[in-house]
Amino acid sequence: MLYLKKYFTEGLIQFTILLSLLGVRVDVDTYLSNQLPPLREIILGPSSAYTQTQFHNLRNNLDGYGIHPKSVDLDQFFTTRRLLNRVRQLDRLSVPSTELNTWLVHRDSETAVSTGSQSSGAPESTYNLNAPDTGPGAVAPEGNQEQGGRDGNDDLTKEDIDLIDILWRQDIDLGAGREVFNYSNRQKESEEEEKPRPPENKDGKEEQESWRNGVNLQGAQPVDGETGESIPEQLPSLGSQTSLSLQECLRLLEATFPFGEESEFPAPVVAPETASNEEVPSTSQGLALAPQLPPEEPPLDLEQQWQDIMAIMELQSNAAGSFGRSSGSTPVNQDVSLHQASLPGCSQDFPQVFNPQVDSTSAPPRTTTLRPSSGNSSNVNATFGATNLTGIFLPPHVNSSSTNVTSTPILPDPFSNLLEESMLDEISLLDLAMEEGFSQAQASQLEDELDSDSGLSLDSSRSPASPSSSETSCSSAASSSSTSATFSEEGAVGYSTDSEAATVEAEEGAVGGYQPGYSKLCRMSYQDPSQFHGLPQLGGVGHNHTYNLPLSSAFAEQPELPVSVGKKSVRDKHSKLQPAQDLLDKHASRDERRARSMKIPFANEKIINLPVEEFNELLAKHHLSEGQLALVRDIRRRGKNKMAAQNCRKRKLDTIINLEQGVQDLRRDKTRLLKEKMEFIRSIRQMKQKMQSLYQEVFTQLRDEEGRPYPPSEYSLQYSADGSVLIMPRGVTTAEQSRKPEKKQKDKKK
DNA sequence: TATAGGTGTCATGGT
DNA sequence: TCACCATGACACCTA
Repeated sequence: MLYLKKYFTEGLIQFTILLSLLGVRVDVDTYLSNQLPPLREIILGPSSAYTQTQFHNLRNNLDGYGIHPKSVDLDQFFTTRRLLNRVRQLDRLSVPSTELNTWLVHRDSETAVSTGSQSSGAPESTYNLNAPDTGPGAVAPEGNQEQGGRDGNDDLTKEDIDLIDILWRQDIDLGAGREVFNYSNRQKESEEEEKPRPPENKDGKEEQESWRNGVNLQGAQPVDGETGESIPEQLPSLGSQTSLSLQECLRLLEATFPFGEESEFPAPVVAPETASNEEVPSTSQGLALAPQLPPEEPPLDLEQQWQDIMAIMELQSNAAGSFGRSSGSTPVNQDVSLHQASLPGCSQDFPQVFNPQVDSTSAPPRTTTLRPSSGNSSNVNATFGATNLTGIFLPPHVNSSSTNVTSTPILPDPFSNLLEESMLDEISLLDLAMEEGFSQAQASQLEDELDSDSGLSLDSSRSPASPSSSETSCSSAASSSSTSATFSEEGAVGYSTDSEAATVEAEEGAVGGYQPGYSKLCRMSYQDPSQFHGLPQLGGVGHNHTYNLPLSSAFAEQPELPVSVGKKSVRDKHSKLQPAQDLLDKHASRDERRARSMKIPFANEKIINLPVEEFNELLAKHHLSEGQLALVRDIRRRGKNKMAAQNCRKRKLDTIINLEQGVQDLRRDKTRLLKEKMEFIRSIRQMKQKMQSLYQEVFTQLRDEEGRPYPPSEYSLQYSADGSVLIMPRGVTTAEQSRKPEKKQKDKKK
């Protein structure tokens, strides 16, 4: 299991490196924000939906060997090989390229161990974990580092440095400090290494010593070579970066809106249960009394958190274009997202933003009279088309002072309705969490609540990229040694009644040494071990991912076996080649074994992949028995169907991924639209404030014929259809406004 | 031991 | 009619 784990880890590292080279950006934010596209691309991305297969195909297709001509990976092969070569050329190691990868992994783990347990003091032992892999001629990690560093100094281009930086980020993601692979550190070390190296006999010890010193240096002096910052502070550098972003957000926010105005803004986004449980004041009232909000300190902290969120929203709105004309989906500010996630108790205290204390300060005591009525989704046109201005423009104390229920309407406040909609119907905390940044756990929790009914949530932890099952499929199949077993014991029987079955049994008996217990289809691991010398850490892993790969490429290299080979010679050869044959048997597919048992004189790859005409010619060229012909046709049928099934499953996954992407996009659009809605509400509120002040100003200047001011409790201004403003007694406003608006008309100008 | 995911295979239908 | 492909369903294996 240790080996398997090791291989798995290395495989993941290499896979991540390859992904980064393929252009899939690996970002800490995306790790933390599981819903964002980069991570999904890493895990299930379009180019890596079958990352497991892709990864192993990389190994199997290093030389372009074995790629099925119809494989969907064929177009990626050249790119993959080129990129892989770039990885190899990065440090221009004399060791095989994958040695570099192994080194990276071991450096990573060792550094983690060394830095994590400085006092334990067993660096040699931990370091020597790598020794068996290096081999006698291999360069020690420091040597690798030396070469990498030196070459990095001399030949690395900016592009290469960027690639290295990507690798660093991934290492950081994997838990290793960036300083482990710090370029400047490597430069320093390479400079040190450029000094004459000690003799070889001391080399190992000195290397270990210097290596240990290097590690200890990093541990004892947690200071980054570039910035001088302590390393533990550097690791969460993203946080500092996002903190800066937040400050910028706040600065922008303060420049955009007055502080007091923002403090009242949370109301629209209150959670439904909060809205229902607490006395959420009418927005109009809250607006009217917003400047009266006492600067109490505890609410300000909470408000500050809210303002942080709002600042982010503002920033995003600004980034997406000015209000009202944002197009497309608003890009996600991932930096802010991460930082917001680090806000202490932000989301937990979220409801407290709207706690009664704040509400009581911002809401007038007569909140009940103007509580938004439900169910009426008035629009903006209705708002400004209202002829009765009192419900909109009269200050609350004026409105509420009237005892006339008919003329002093407890009209449904359209703004309040809008806000109520924002509060109650569509606003999703998850959306805000995903885009505005709550903690990952909180976001996940919220997401689970929403995903529970979506049915589209993918468990990415069980992504196809997981090679776990494959790595053991071979090794776990090495126990059975029964020689009398038939194919029916090998799992899926399939065409166990096919013509070849009985023959195969006999043939297997003739061949001898066949171990049907080794039925796991691990053929890919032993196609050509020489291909894997450059990937030592992969060569020993028995993977069984044969998507888009020929079934019997292992035997494609075999010369077409002469039909005339006698059983005796076969036995002789087999007795001599027993270990190799066992390996082949062990990792050959059933059809391959059947074909060999039945002396099929050509490879299964040909059988499966040849065009039908050539296939028929092949059959005609070789005079096969009926059993052989049936077997060949079955092999062809099964092989094609197998590839078809693989493609089908891949398409299924791609479809699911695309659907998930669509859901993500829709969620983002939804969040963007909600933001726009809130912006509209904000704008309307501002206009409402202005109109309110204008109303008061006009009303206080009104005088009757005797020069007395109109009592606001008895009169109100009415807005007629022709644009004129009327002053009407409150008792008749409602009854009169619709039929005789010109009555008692007194045109007033502002 | 139960379970979920991966994989191969078969059956069936469409092209 | 044949070859090929796509896909649902099933069985098996493994973690």
